[in-house]
Amino acid sequence: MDSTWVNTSLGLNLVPFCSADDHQAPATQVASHHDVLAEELNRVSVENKKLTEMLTALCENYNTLQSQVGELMTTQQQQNKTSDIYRKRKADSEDYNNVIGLISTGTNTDTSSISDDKEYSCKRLKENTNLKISRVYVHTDASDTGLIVNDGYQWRKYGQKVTRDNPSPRAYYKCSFAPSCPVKKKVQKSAENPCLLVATYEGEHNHMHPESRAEVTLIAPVSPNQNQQLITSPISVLPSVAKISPAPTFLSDDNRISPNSAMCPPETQAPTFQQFLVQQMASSLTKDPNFTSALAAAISGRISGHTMARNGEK
DNA sequence: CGGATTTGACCCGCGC
DNA sequence: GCGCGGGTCAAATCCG
Repeated sequence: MDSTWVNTSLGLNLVPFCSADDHQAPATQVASHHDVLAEELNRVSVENKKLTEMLTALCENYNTLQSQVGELMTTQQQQNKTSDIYRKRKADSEDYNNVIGLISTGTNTDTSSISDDKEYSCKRLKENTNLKISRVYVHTDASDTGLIVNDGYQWRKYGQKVTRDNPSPRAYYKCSFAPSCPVKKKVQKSAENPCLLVATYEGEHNHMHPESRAEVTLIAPVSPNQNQQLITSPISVLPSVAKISPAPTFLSDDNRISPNSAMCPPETQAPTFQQFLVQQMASSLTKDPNFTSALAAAISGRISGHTMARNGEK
């Protein structure tokens, strides 16, 4: 590979302004040098146009997702208005909203995907603010009644309850290393999407992962004083998962596919899946207000850097 | 036979 | 104080 070419992940080939010939160009070739500069300027303009188009596409994807989030939120609010069940536990709902604010991402306020966890006990958070809560969404077959999320750890089921706002029962698991390991797990199908299994983890494992094969990045609060924190929880995507759900997809709380979902079995790496993954990543990038400015700064810095270098040569 | 799962009973906190 | 609902316990049952 030619070291003078910079092949970016965006498919851009940024050709340095200074070619090897430039360094040896005599001062008498000012006219041809001017042509080269014009050519470089032209190419930079094309690159700039290309970048602008890419950014536009990214923003469009972002806006599409944002509108979908808005629709889901509107639906959720209507459901809450027509149901007075939640009013019975006003305090719980307020606490719940606080927790959702902690768990969900700063820009995504979608709570529809986790509304089935409204009864989530926030008292525990008050009692133990160091308790780490993380949540994993796993695609499963809607007809599959099993509440099994194979994350590589060994769990012992100690209870199952039917909750009031979800026809699907909730299963309670303790880590098989208990009582030395305090981690608990709750698994329940999403009320809105029966194809989605919601696994809520409480606490941290204090032992080695039995099968440390892969890691899934989760978004979870560490304490109520922190908005959110990226933590990595070892999630082993085992063949048994593929048996349970043909196309398991680990999602973070805002339903975005986790960065490490590339660890999923090969059958999930279909072109449509990859396309969706790219769209999600693009959406995540555009959510960062510093992204576009950083990108522009990087480009302008590169241009100015080369310009200064060239000026320095003269 | 031992470990895992099931399931009804019980506990506890909260709202009325 | 009572009822509701989530969470947990523990005896019964299942299964390899």
